[in-house]
Amino acid sequence: MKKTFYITTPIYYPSANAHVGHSYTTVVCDTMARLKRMQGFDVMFLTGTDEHGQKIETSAKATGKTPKEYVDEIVAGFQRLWKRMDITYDRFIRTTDDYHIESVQKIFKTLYDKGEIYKSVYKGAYCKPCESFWTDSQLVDGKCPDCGRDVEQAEEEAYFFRLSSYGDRIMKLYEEHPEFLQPQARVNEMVNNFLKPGLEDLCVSRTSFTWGVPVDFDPGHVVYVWIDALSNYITALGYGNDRYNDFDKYWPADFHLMSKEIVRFHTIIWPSILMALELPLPKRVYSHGWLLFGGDKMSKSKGNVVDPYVLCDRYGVDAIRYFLLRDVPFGQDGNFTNEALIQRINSDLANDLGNLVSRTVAMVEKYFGGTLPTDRQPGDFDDDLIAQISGLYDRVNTLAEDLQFPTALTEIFRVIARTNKYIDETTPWVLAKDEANNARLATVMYNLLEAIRVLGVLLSPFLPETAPKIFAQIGAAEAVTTWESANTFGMLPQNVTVKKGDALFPRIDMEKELAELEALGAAKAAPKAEEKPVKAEVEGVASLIDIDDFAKVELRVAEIVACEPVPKADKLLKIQLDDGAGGRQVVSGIHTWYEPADLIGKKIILVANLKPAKLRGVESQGMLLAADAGDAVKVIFADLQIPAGSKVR
RNA sequence: GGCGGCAUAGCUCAGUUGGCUAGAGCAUUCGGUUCAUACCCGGAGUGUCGUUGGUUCAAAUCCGACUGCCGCUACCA
Repeated sequence: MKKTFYITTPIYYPSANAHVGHSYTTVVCDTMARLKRMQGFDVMFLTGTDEHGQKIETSAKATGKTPKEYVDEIVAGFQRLWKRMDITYDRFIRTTDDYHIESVQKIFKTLYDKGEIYKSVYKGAYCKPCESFWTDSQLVDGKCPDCGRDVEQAEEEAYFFRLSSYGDRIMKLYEEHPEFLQPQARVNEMVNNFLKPGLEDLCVSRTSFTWGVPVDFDPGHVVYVWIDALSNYITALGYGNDRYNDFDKYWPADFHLMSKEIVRFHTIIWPSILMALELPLPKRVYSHGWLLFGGDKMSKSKGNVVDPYVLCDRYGVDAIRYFLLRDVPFGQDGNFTNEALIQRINSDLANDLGNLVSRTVAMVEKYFGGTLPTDRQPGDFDDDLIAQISGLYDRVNTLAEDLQFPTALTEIFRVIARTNKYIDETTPWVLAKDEANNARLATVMYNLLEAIRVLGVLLSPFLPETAPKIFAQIGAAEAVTTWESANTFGMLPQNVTVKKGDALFPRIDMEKELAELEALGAAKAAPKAEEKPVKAEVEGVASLIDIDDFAKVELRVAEIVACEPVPKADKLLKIQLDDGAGGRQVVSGIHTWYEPADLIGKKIILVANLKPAKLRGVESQGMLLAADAGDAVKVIFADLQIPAGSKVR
């Protein structure tokens, strides 16, 4: 029986369409899955979508759709993109699938029956804005540890998972299995931020919304994200349902891959749930970095196109896959710019790899009419080339095993450069001038074709669309393109026939392309502005209100007369306002973007009838209006002519 | 604020347990070549290895302080 390999992406949250970040995670998994299949493993590659929760319920409502209709559309978009990007997932799980729901209910019940989940009623430890219950020990100075505000006396009930009893075992897991969580920096974060302070029990049900898996033995409760989403990794294999039945075959997972912000769920909560269920733990969790955009002014001014569909259409899927795998450092953040992408395509794919194939095949056709004669004559430089090619297989295997794709690709391209050099060293065009050199010339050509064959095989998981094109050009039959075949030099037939094809990766004119992208960006931005109301609705924050609702909000212009940072808080500013009615104090989380000096003397719009609240122990009597401008927050300033206290409507 | 990480050529980064004149790719520049997608090959350079003390025969590499950036966490009414 074949050895199995089970790898997963997280299940994505379809509250908005797929973007390059999703592509990155998925491409990494796909590359690993392809590699493992080539290596002879029985691979299960799972991806999917996490479709429940309040956010989606709200978004759907805003568009007048049912939550299911809403997610169906977005999920279809995800699936289209994966098809476009040659993603070879074996299974796609949706948390709204019947079998998953059934399993989640069973898991919830099992944990409840085992006493791992208990129901509790809280009187006075509920933070309404946070929609969170807190135990007495969690309260900070009697206030919500999450927001620092007063908690209410609320008679709400919820189910809790005994996460607190698993801290020691999780710690032990990290100690005994240093490979469990990578990179190492994440382990420190988990230990210092969560394990050392002590884990608290986890709220695993909600009554505040209904779009979720119902707790079947207690109407009104729905399973909150943790058990619903995380368990997808086992329900998709048939755990707790009859839809599939390969749980025993594939579990435990070999790799859970994800971006860093959800590491905690996968390395503390998930193992705890599994321990509670008495199931084996996943072997490795790997956290990759984020793809950042427009890190510097240059790239911003050139207008980056980051829509994965557009990118694939313009440059080809393999070019995008290559860039993602090559340019995002192992476990760290990577910067995405169109300039870097084009640079990478031109120098690596077009100049080095594409041109190597092109010139080699062209020479075989030109000198031998496409078919090599079988006479051979070894010469200088052959041994070194063959040695370099032969050493690659082991190195790539080793690096890829640890998901070190950028380094693996660097190694492969180093040998591509070595092969290009071999052409200069052996000067085939000189050999071709005298027929007496034919045997030598044929040998050089054969070595080149063999080098390309091995390189093509090793690149197959990374460039799935290109590798077959390479094989077609150099006349490599299927039998000599298996993964193992890359470990042997000399597998092509001696009288191999080549066939020139189109350029693998056409060179891109950087200046021209960037200009076009900018135009494209501008064209896109224009209609986007018009569509904005629609889009806001689609992203669904606001549902419609009538004028009476609006009238409930009392907005007034106020002047900022004094302002200072709140101690022990990075983002908070304490602002004294002249509101035309004796003045008041407001606390606002805008210190990241504004210094007190920027604000004093300015006039702002104040929500005057907001219930006062305490932030970091400082009283805030209202809030000032500000806009989310991308990642930044911009305060809405009012005309200085308007007297303080004027009503806004 | 707590914990952690990082600061190395114009750019992106390598630099294992401290050891010869600090490296790679890209970009720049000079030369070679012409089979090839104006490509490829070779040469050349530039760096106070964030600042500052210390340990050592010897530190980019270890320790302290400082500065800047980042992550996690808390906080953005």
